[in-house]
Amino acid sequence: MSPRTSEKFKEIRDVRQHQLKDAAIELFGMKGFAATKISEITNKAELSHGLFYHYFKSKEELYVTVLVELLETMIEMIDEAEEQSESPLKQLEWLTDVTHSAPLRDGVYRHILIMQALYSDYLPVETKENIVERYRLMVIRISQIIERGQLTGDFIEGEPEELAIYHLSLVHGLLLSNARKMVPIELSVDKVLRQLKRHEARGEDA
Amino acid sequence: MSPRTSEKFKEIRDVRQHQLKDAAIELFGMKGFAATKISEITNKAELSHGLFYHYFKSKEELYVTVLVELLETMIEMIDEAEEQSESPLKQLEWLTDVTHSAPLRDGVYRHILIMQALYSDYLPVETKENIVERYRLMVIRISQIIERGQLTGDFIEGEPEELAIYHLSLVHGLLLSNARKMVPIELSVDKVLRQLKRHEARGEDA
DNA sequence: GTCTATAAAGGGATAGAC
DNA sequence: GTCTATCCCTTTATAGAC
Repeated sequence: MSPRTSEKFKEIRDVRQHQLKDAAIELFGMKGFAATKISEITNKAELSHGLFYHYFKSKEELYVTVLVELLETMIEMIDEAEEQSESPLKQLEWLTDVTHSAPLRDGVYRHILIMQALYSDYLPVETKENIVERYRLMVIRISQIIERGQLTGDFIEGEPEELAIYHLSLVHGLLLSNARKMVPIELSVDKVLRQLKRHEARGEDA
Repeated sequence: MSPRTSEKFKEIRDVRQHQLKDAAIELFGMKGFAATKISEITNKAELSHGLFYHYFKSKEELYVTVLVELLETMIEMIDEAEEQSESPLKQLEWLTDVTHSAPLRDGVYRHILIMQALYSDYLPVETKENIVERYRLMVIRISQIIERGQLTGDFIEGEPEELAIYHLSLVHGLLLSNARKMVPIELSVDKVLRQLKRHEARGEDA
């Protein structure tokens, strides 16, 4: 087969894999790993049930693939945040904003998925380790931003890693609340950072 | 059968139901509804697979039962919080504290379970409505505490219901982080309330 | 690469004995 | 009330034709 054809094949494979992964993110995020059926994934991705197994060895393989990629993306976003500005405060603002808005369509599910994977335990220990490892890295990276922000006087005092946990917890918690819009509220970067920002003088509220 | 015997029977039923519900809270909370097998529940509760169906019509019935009871308990805790003190700040402090510590053993799973139920969608709409309804009540009750706390000057300004969401989001997010102790931190009521409390003068931090 | 049909497995739910 | 054995449906995964 000519290089041209094999290239074409590869392209098709990539597209199909993408369709499946996108469908999976939303479904896994919405219903969890166990409750999501292969047929639902292939329906959403608009291909046949059988074809699934030409692209992934099993449901679990797809799950892990998606998960690892998501975590990688999130860490890349931290890199990007740090390129946006010199100010740690601005960096965290950018990151918080992008977390809530940029992943427009199924962005929320990305985070839910990661949280699910972190606190549930249906996956093999080594896989779990892998995920936790990457999540830890994320926490550390954010705590480093906070630490620098403390030096500039933008953020309150306290153990940076602990503050990072509080920050991430709030962000994730809000994403969950909003995901199911049982109590829909307008997310605000300023309000999310309320617990982190140092409060100078007064009259800044309202 | 004598009243004495029927009473004894009822007692056994109650004990069994309790065993099953306790086991279910932990397992559902840990793995989710779909991933939890009846056999796992009965194993943990130390009775046979078949006996399960003498106590609950189905897995879903157990799930809903547990969920509704948990939400009821949480609302009762708010009642209790309001009896503890006249001060809204003290009330919320008490509630936050009890949320993290009182439900000692599997307390964490109670909250995770509720969150799962809220944002996932494997249960019938009417059941879901029921759950959401009760959760909304919780949010309202907390926002009322916050509203009163604004009048006393303990809490910052802002839409009370929105502040309640931020508060609950943080609490839930922290519970999740801690549940899997990937990044174990010491939860602190003061730090949780940092985003809500009005900051008088300065020098209070550190 | 893609599909339909089918096999294989897993787990919820029931039957019936004790 | 409790257990073991079994049914049966759902869903994962494979086979084989196009």
